[in-house]
Amino acid sequence: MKRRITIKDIALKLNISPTAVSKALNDHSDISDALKQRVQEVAKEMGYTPNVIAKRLVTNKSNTIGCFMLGRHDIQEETFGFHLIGGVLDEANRNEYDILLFTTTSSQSPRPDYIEMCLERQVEGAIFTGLRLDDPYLDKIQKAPFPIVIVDTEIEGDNIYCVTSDNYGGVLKAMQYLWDLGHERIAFISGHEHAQVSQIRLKAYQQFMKDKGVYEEHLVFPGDFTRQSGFRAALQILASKTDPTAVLVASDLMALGAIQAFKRAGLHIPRDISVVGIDNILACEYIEPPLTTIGQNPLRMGEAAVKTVLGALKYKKKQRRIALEMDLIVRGSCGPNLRKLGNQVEELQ
Amino acid sequence: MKRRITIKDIALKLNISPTAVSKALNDHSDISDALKQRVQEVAKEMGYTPNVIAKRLVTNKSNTIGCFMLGRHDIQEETFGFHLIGGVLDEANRNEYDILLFTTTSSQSPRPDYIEMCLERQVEGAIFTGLRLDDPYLDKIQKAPFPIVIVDTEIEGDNIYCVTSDNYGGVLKAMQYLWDLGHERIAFISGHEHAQVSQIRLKAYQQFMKDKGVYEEHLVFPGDFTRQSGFRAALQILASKTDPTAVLVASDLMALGAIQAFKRAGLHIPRDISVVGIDNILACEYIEPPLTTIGQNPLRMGEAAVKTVLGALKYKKKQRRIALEMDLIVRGSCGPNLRKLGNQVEELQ
DNA sequence: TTGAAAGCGGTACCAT
DNA sequence: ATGGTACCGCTTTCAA
Repeated sequence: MKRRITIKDIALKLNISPTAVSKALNDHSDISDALKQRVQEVAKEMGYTPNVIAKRLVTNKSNTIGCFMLGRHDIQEETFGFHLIGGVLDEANRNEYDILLFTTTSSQSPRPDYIEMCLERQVEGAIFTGLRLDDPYLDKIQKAPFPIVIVDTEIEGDNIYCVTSDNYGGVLKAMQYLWDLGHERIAFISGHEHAQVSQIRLKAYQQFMKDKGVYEEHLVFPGDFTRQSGFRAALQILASKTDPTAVLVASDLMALGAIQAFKRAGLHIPRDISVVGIDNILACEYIEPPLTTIGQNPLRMGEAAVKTVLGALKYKKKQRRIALEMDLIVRGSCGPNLRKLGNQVEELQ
Repeated sequence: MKRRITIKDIALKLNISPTAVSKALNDHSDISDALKQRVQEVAKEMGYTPNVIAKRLVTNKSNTIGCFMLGRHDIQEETFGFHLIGGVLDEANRNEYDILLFTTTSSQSPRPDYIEMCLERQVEGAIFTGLRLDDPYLDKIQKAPFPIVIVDTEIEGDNIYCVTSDNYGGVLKAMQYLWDLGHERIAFISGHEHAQVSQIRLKAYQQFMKDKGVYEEHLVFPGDFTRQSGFRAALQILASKTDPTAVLVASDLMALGAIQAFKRAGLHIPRDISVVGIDNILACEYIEPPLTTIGQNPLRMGEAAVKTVLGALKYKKKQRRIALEMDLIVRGSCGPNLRKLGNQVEELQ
């Protein structure tokens, strides 16, 4: 077992002080170029590797961002939780920051205290995805002494920032699209109430329907973001006598489940019912018919999250909220409201 | 800006030594229960949080595993790269290990030296996914002074381990399945040559075909794991006069592209051609027809990777290779070889 | 059972 | 331009 080479070893070999070595290695201005050269050479020669742990201790700077993926893995993975991490990594590594990644497994008990974990590791900032409004540590997060970006959730707090998509605007786009296709009885399958985006998406839907004067409370059906819940909600729609001509579903995964249910019931999409989802996951392109959806850009959200943390750290910037635009991605799951067209034809006759 | 509470602050308040506090906090046997109690109380009272960086420096143990996701994000994300990370996180966090996650962005230059990064951060072990056989740091990885698990790639090295799926066996299962359906002219769309799994899958295919005495070199078509390459390969199959009745595709993503191409050419699946993929990604269930595939279990692979690292660390265990079984997941993309059936009917008449 | 002192591998301040 | 020294927060002998 051979010991690691340290700055001292180099100093000894060159008969200079560790201080000089440190400065030379860090390219300080008060060291002669000649010495810098020699130090760098010898360092390479001896196979020196800096010990960032020691550096972090003395400089009191960890260069690390903690990243927490909360909630069910299967949903995160199948939607965009992990794409977001990709963006986080890119942006962090570009800025020479390390990403310490955590999840909460249900098997862990007691539930780990996120903030405590961050504090212990001296992380400079943190990013949360999948945070629920009923999380037991919510208040502790709000009071954290370092900047925290929460994806898709906006809460109060001096160091709290939010990176999200413009869900309200996105839903409005989709609703307008359906409306222009002649749909008026539009149902909504919502996500679980503990996610803030659920509330925002629902609100946007409701506002649109009310503005058009066609809102009916029982056109809203509950889901929880799982595929199964989408399936069940579709069944409920069929069982109810609400008879919508279109459905806006609060996530693609649920929309996938809903489409399955509709098909199994013998409905044709989009002839009998139009469906639009939210997220733009890969499977959208492959289901039959391809799913029209309101697309998010998880990669850019991840980058924005890191930028926000670093911005707060460096410039004390205080843009509390970044909402990325959502694009309506039109595929094959929506069609004109045939019933209405039928009526119009009748009226004409 | 208030300073962090340290062990010294607690010691001062209680009029005892920092040593005693440290021992009390770490539940050493040579401290009285009474003192332990008081220390813990005061620590909580003062809002003390241990500094793991300091601890790591002095104990010379980082409790950290480095995890590298190499290669193109879009492929990793859409297949199972990130599901694997889920397993890694679960198992690592369960064992109180931190996961430091890295990717290689093409925008980074010079290309970061993985091993160097690990050494600097004192990681105890590392896990690689998406490593290519032509990676410039391959030899450096092989000589690393800490245990490294490479997913899906087996290379030489004292500290090198491999966690993978039994690709050979999996491909054989699928081939036998196709064979039993009466297929003899089975084409193969391969992944790029720089991935070891590509070679293994191809070899299994070739072996099976040779054993049956029906191997033909031009039934193998090149791909690179992207959807587009699957699309192109399918086009090549159609353009060639090889006229296979079934295709085994080296990844679901490519299979998705191939199916698109076949459909666009007017072929019906599985009537005109049977298709089977590898991976079992979500989209398999939604494409029409649902894709029969050889399923991997990325979550368990991730867990196995961490277990292997920890095993090597703790017990000097030396199981160099773990290959998880692959299951054939039968869906709707394969059918009997109708041409052969046709011939048999003719023969009977 | 408790504590003093040394030191992990660096950096920073202040002399020289 | 270079170096001595203290110290970051904690653990670990070893002595009391």
